[in-house]
Amino acid sequence: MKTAMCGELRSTDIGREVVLMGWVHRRRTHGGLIFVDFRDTSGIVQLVFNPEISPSAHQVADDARVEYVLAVTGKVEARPAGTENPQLATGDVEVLIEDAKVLNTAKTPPFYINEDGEVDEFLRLRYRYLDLRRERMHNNILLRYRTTKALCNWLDRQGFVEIDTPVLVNETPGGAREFLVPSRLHPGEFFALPQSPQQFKQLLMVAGFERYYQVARCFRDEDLRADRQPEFTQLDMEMSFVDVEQVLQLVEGMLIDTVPEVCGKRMLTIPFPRITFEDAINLYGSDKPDIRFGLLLTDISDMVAESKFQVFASAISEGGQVKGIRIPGAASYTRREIDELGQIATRNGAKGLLTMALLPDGVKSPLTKFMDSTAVDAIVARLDGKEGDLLAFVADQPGVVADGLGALRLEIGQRLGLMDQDTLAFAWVIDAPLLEWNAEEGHWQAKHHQFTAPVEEDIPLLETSPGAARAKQYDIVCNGVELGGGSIRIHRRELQERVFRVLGMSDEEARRLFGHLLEAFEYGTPPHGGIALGLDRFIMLLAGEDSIRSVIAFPKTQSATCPLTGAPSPVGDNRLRELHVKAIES
RNA sequence: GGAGGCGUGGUGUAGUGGCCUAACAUGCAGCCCUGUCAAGGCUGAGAUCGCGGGUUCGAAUCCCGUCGCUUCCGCCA
Repeated sequence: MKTAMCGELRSTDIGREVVLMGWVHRRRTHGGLIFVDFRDTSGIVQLVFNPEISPSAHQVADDARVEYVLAVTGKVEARPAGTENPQLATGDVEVLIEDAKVLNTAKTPPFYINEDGEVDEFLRLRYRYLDLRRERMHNNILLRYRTTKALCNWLDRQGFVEIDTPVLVNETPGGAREFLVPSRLHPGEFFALPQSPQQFKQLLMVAGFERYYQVARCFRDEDLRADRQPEFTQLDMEMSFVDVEQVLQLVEGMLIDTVPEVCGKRMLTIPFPRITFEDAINLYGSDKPDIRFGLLLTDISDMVAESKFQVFASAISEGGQVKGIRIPGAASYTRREIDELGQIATRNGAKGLLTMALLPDGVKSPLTKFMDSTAVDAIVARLDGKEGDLLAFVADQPGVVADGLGALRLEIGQRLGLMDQDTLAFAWVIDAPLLEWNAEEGHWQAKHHQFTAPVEEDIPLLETSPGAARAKQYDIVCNGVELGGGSIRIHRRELQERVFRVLGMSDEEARRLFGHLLEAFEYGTPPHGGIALGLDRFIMLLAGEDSIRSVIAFPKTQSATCPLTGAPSPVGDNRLRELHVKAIES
């Protein structure tokens, strides 16, 4: 029987006779003495095989190779003075082996398990069970467990109850494409996998549970990104008898209490700053601002509206704006480097990037031909430009300016090393509009989702000026990542029906799709609201990773496949017939 | 749907028209080695350069196509 964990042995264990079971992490032979770094899920300890102590155990160690599984018996001893290894948690001790047995041999792994180097991601996923043995991945998965558990414990202490909701649900229009599951018992009918447990958690509030949470698996059949997988995990929460303020306070308290419990990163600002949606777009060019650094976007529209520089003047006369950003130390950039910056702006929609280089002998810019030096100096002053800086401007419609300069700002932050990996910059983004105009389909659509309550005084705007109505909605962002979002929900049938109508939904359609919810609202539904946190993204930030794949045990590739199991795969005609489904060529 | 990056011994990289009979590190195999910890020393094996076509006297290198991984745009209430 295994009597100790490798990574937990300390000098207080000296003298103990232990049985260890684990993997050969590394092996160093000295002809006589053999050292083995021995690993289990807890960590690594050094084993010493001395042929004078046990020739048979020494023989086992001599034959063993990396990743062999061994069972060893030996005595924990202090390392001889001067041979301690401070890089190892167990570095003060070693285990002198008296008996050893091979539990299993191992082929040479396809990549290093005892090193942290880059390996082709396909290969890692093909052999994910080996990838997960590697220290970094192993620790990420353990961190994920500890974090999830800490969050659940915290919620439990606050009176939250975890309740499962179904995975086979009804199709919900609006929002992400859903995975469909054919029904054998109902020919031609399909279940959908949930994008989120939204309706069920509201129904749990109707059911009177008051404080619900769930570690909920969610599914979206959309294209993948570094922070988007087709199946992902949300920490989903909902509360009755709350308004915006209580939800923010509670979630903020949960994060402030939990982060120090599971990782050593510091939180930049406590309490978390609250940024209006409008300010986020105006100042950061993003609805998920990275507030670890400044370099805010600065509006100069008023200074150039009358200028002879047509690009600026006409952008403004067409209802647009001109904004700039300061790039410290970039005045000396080469033409090519400046072009690179321009490409970042154009890739995100801008038509171009106009620059002003603040050189020792003056301002170098195409703009100087169109504006006198007083006007130019005023612009430099507004952007707080200093000698050596490069100022970059985009002129266009507000959304385009925000996207272009927002992307540029992140690139600059990256290049200048302003994104401190050890800082978590949480912030709330509040007061987002309830609705946005869908130009393609010609109707208003919910910016968050159709169950979000409008701010009370804006309710009259629903019919008169829908775009101006603000939502009781909030997003939490961290280091430029959208961590989660939620809202106070509509809990009265009349208001919900009004919102459906503004969204262009007929009463019949609303009843067909959401009749059960509307009906539920008639049976004493309490005011309620909640939030869903992207657990994968949260743990990614805690772990300092830049992809959620690094904190998911078995993720999909970017083309949504699993190289380990081969999923997805074609199924036989018999199976399809049983499900009343026919595959068609596309 | 679109744009970019990558694909060379097991792994990570170098090589970008002839100097390549493909280099380096590491891993692997064998031998030596009793205090190492990315141990060290010596010897050796290991790659038709993702795949298919083309250009060329000659292609890892250029062109076209294709597959895979990845980043981003669209998409993701």
